[in-house]
Amino acid sequence: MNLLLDKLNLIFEPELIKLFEEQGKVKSFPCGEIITHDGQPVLFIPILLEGILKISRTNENGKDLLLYYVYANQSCAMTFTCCMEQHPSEVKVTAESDVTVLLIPIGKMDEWMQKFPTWKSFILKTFRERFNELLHTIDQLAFQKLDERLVNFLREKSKATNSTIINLSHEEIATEIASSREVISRLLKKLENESKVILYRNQIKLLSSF
DNA sequence: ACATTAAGTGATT
DNA sequence: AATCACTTAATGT
Repeated sequence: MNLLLDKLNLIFEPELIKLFEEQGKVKSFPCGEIITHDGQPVLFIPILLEGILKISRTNENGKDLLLYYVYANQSCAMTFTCCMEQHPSEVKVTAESDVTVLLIPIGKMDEWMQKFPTWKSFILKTFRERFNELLHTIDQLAFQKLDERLVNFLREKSKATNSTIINLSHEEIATEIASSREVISRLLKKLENESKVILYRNQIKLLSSF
């Protein structure tokens, strides 16, 4: 536990780290585990120590539209807004890889905001980053063509899994970027013809020219 | 060998 | 760009 918390030394003052150790809980989730369902109340502020979280929004048909990924030493801005007033979560959080998180009881949020400048700026920073990313997502939905969105999605997925092999079916990709399977298949076929990817069943290999 | 699921295709809106 | 109807290919039992 201490090893992991040591990394936070660069971000927070030692005094606050001590409080993390006393009041926080370190928890691990295996890859693929659903950490928070849509509509569930948020009881903790999670700070991601290791791994990657996927934040998605579930629509009426139970399909998950990808919102963004959360990487190590970041937190999820959505949960801040929820936990402050104890609203249920509006998003679904899934472990994209094996993850370790530091869970902070929600009651501490206000108190620490006033006591610790680093905590305050951490909170503000995650808001700022997420707000920017949200703007970016809106840009994509509003102005970008689907083929560009697909390329972006594959890039981000590749980054998140640290691999040029994407293990997803066309169907799964389609739901994550809110499109349909046939359209994704055709766009991927085009990318394959341009020698940017190689398609397999349930798997896509990104080539260097990608 | 057969059933199931993923992927490819053409036509229609 | 989405949906439908259908075919073909890959994979599991």
